[in-house]
Amino acid sequence: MTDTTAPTGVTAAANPAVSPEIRAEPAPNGHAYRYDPAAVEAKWRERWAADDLYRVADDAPGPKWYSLTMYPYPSGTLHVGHWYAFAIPDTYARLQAMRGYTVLFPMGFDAFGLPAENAAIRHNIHPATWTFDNIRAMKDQYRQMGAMIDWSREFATCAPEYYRWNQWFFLRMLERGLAYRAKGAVWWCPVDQTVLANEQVLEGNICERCGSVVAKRDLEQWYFKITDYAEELLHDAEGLDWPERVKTMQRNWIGRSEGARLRFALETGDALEVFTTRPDTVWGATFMVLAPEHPLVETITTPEQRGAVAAYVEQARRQTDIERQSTDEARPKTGVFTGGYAVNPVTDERIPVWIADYVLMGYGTGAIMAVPSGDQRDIAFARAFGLPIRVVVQPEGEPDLDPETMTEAYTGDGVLVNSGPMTGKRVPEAVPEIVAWLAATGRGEAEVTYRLRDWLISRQRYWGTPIPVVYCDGCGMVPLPDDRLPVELPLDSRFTPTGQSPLVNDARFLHTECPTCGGPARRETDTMDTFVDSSWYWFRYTSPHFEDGPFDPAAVARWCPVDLYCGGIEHAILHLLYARFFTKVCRDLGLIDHGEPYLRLRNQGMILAEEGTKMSKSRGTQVAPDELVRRHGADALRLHLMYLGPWEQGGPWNSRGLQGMERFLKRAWTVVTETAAGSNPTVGDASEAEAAALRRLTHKTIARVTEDLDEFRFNTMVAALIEFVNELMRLKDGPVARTAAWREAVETLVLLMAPSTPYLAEELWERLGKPYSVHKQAWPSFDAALVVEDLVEVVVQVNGKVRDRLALPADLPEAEARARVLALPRVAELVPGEPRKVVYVPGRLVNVVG
RNA sequence: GCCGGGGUGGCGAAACGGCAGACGCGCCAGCCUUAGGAGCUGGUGGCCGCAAGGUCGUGCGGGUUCGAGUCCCGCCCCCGGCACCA
Repeated sequence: MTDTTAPTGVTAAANPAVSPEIRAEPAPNGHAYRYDPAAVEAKWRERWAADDLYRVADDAPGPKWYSLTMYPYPSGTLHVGHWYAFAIPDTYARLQAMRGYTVLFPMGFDAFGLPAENAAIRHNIHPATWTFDNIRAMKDQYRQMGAMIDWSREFATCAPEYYRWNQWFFLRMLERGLAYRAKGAVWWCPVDQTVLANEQVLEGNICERCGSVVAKRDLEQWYFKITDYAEELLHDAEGLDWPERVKTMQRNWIGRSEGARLRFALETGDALEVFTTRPDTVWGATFMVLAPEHPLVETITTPEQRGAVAAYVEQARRQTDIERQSTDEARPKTGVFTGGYAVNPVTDERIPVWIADYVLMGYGTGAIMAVPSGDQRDIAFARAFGLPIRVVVQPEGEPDLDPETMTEAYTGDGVLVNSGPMTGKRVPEAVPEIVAWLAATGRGEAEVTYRLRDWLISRQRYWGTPIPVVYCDGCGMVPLPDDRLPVELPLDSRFTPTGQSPLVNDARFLHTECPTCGGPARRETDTMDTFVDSSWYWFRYTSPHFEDGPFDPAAVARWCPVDLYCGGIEHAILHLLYARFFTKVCRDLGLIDHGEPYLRLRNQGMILAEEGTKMSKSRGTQVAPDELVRRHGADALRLHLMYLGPWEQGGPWNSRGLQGMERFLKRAWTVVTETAAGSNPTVGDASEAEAAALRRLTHKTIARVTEDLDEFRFNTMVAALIEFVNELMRLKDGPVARTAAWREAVETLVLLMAPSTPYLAEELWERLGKPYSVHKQAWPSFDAALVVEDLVEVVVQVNGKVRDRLALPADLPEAEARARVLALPRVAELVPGEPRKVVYVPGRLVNVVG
């Protein structure tokens, strides 16, 4: 691991009540000293590092709070989007720390992946060099942010000390039958000699890299059997405090579907199994459709149809999934008759078997019974190819469906017709009866199917975790024993622009011995999907240097599950589902005792470029934080990002607003430093009423800031702070500035600012003569009695329109309020007689209806 | 097509069914200054009015209510996600 954390000690900053470098610059307007963010931030950055202020011990007292933010890919430099994702959760983590939690707020790097390899090819630099250089640069940038990261827990996933545990997990999965090898159709580029991801295949099946035409190939790939956990993943999501839309996306992705598996006999003698959610419509099944890749296509196709079928299969293979699954109405149904027939198990009719690309091999059994009258896709297909249509469900209270003329399938409830013994029954009762009957006669059984597929984890790439198996001529595929881990990536592999993984040509990597027989063996050259890395990384932060397993179970028991997970919505499905899957596997391995990794999830929106488009490195629309920090300070930038709008919403960057935040910080500086200097001139004595009003404002502000932070409303939290400071500005030269209430107000202000502007708050806290560090202080609590006003300005409406205002005690009884309002000249003028009605909302308004 | 989230000043945005536009940006005026891309004070939705005040105003059309940006019904538009899943 590359930890370059702590700069050397700062001796001069022992207790600089007023540090000389800041004092040297008196403001020209006569105010004490000008706020100089660069000096303040440099001073405290060094001090915090020297004191290791953010180091979290496993045995620290107090309840734990694990605040996790999705770790970044080390792409080279940070942009303001990284700040948005990290500095704002940092504010919340700081709040929790001040509330007395022991907060774990770690940071690492998602360091495997394709960009490093591409950089290697383009710039002739090794992926490891490129990655670690980037990490070093990005860590410096993260330090500027002032985040309370415990850097002692940092790691990069591309380090063997980390990825060896990916391999360890892989072996455990293999032992439990959760990892397996299978053939799968994947895009293959014949020129680059590699598999391509779906996103790398351009329109027209063109390889993104070399421009050649690519096709699907059946290749042996490694999979993790996430489908074993489909039901549990679906079920356990309900109890999580996650955004509803993320849960919905996961639910849809898992796609649970209840129905039945039915067996149809083929004339070849094989049985053809189908899955259907409507077993009640089986009397209406007039043909069958297989996916072009279905294994029975080969045997069922008659010699006369062989040519047409082969051509169709080849054409289907060339299409991208997007094209093939498009629901575009304009796209006509295509398909070919195989020449073969099946027998409908309830009608004993001979029905034709077709192949068509609207049936997908990856779902259900890859074959369907087609019921044109009850399924829109089937009726479109039947109409296109002149296949028979039979109505088996009649809607109730509507004219009968006519199989000759209908063009829309009827999918609703109704009464079964033309359905043998089931005729006359209603759909809801018929379904379970039919399933029971089919099961009793051996023709099918109830089944639940999921849309979720197993997770394809192999990649033909270099910069990833090597899959720890070897192939031996005698023993076949042999997993490596644990004590041979890690299988390290050779760092001297040669990169050539062929796109082929250097591992394939690395003789020293490739040739090894079989752990079972000692004979010659060949290593697996596939590496793992980088989502494997991120499927358990939060466990590693709890014990980053643990050597006897992926993590120390005791440390995980102390810190996990994660209390708050923050990150982009783009990971709503894959990463979050894989992480949940790994957690359940860890539980089943006995490593942990919980089954869900992240109790609470919050997603930030995306920061767009100023023009409202996505920030792009290539178009130069990325906004770099460095220059902004130099000019305005990290605190102002943090605040500005919070102030942009609701955090979940994101939005376009706006460089001008940053000045407003800087102005606010300067005013806060003025208010506090002038208090510290005791320079507030007084004009007469403060009345008790003034002091009480100030106390009320202080406590109201505590309430607002606390509540807003808890609700992740950072924008309105900042607004509350600004309003507070603006009011203090108005009061600071008056008599109330010499009262205890003032002192309370100013100290509270600094505490309330500590989570969002950690540098400035630390400096001001010191200038108030308070003990280091502000970040170790308790979060202020408010006096509920002070938050409610006793005298309230009540709105006086006449017929719903505001006509006057009146100061009334908040708890004034209705009769009195009514009398006071009706006595108002303005009201008497508008409602001369007795009002029809008076609505009184204590403490808010009185509405006189005339 | 289906499922979410939105539509409020010049801009970013606030608003337990109860003063629409808090707060910030920008803009205008004034003060301070040799100067300001510094600071301070005040103003800033449209229309009418010297003013007091009036009047209109939260995508469009209805409805509920003493009262609707907020609730209900029907549309329009924008942004995400899913997309022949049997």
